[in-house]
Amino acid sequence: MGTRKVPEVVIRRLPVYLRILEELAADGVEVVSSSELSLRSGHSSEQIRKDFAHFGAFGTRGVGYRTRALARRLERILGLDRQRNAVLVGVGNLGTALARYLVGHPGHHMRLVGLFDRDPDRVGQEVDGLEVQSADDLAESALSVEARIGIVAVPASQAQKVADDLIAGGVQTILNFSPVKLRVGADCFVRNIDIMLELQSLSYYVSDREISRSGKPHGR
Amino acid sequence: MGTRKVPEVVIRRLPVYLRILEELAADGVEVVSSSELSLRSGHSSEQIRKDFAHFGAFGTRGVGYRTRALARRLERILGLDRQRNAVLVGVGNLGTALARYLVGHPGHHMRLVGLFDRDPDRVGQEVDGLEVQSADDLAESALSVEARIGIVAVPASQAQKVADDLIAGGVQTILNFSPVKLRVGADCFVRNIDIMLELQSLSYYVSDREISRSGKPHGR
DNA sequence: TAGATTGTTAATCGATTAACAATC
DNA sequence: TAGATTGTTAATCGATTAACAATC
Repeated sequence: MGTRKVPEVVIRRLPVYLRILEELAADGVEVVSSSELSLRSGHSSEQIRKDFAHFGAFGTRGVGYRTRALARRLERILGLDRQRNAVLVGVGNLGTALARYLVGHPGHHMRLVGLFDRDPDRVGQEVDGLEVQSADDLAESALSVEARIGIVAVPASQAQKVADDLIAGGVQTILNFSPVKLRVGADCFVRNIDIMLELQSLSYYVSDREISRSGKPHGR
Repeated sequence: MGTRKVPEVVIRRLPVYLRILEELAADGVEVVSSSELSLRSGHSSEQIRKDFAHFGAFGTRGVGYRTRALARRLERILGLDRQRNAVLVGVGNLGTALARYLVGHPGHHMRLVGLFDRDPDRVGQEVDGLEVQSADDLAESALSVEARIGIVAVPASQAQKVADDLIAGGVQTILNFSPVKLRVGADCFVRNIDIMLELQSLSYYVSDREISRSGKPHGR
């Protein structure tokens, strides 16, 4: 069958296109070409057409893509046509900021439905109207709110345990901000965001440093 | 000459290796093989050896790599043998969390030397001992502290202006948390972290949703 | 129709994996 | 020496880019 696995790099570009299409639609633009999308996204028009082609033919030759219709298609492909329920574990500095960000920026098809921390001092506190619950009940609570996405913002030492509990609670994908390689089964998808690693790798592109024996680094 | 450009994917893996090597060295482990590094990093041993080979021969055949020596080599390659000065612009929820995270986690060769916001109410406040400065003086201040790395945590509407000021202030690499494609010259390197896009793409890997015409999605 | 732009196939490029000679 | 593991070359794999026929 034509059921080929869509590469992750393609999936990661879809929300970029979706955002642009929603902006265009909000501005009253009804049709857009792949070259205009290229300008706005930074990806080549060929790549954009090929990305869409993974899921069928969405455009009209000689014309382009209908912004609103294509946005709806992408939403559906990404599973964002329904609200996605997410829970966040670890209400420290970063966790609190992420929670406020999610609550404060609606219209992205993501809904934060649970906030958890293991610190008794934090449990019961509110963050933008959401009460922090005890992480002791994480699995059951995640189950009860039907969360499918988990955000891990706890220290390294707790990350694996939290991931295990989230998965026990029915969570299928995890956005992991902890510097730990989570061990999960094949039915759970993990994406890591490690800010310190990002900064450290950026340091390579600073050009005032000494030249290593392989030659000077190149910027972009 | 052998001065080939090292692929970005390689550069992004180096800090992962560095972190593992530092942990091993701290635990008193003096030598490590590429297969052990593979276990801990999740990258294949062939890939690890090839990554190192971009910069020369660091190991001993039949033996492995000396943890401390290799860590120092990687530090040097990444430009982390000296402290890297970074400034952060936008002291909202996320910016404050990032600042606290950087100050609170020393030993990563990164030093936060400036905090900026355009909101007069925030200017003068302290975050973990660092005083928030006015973003009006961003370019001059970045110059004076010799910051080479800039962190952008402002709303979309201000992001481009902040990037321009940072670059005017000598910043060569930017970690951009705003949902904006920054326009920068070829001498500035930008990496984007867009949390909302990450979450939206994760939604694709949630498997309880309806099947699109290209077939059901595959987890990992 | 003529002009424009998609959808798709072919060519290219680059990264990963496999294999193995070098060598400690 | 024998066993182990690196460094490097070759093979494979996958993604991007180029080209163009299809068609609105």
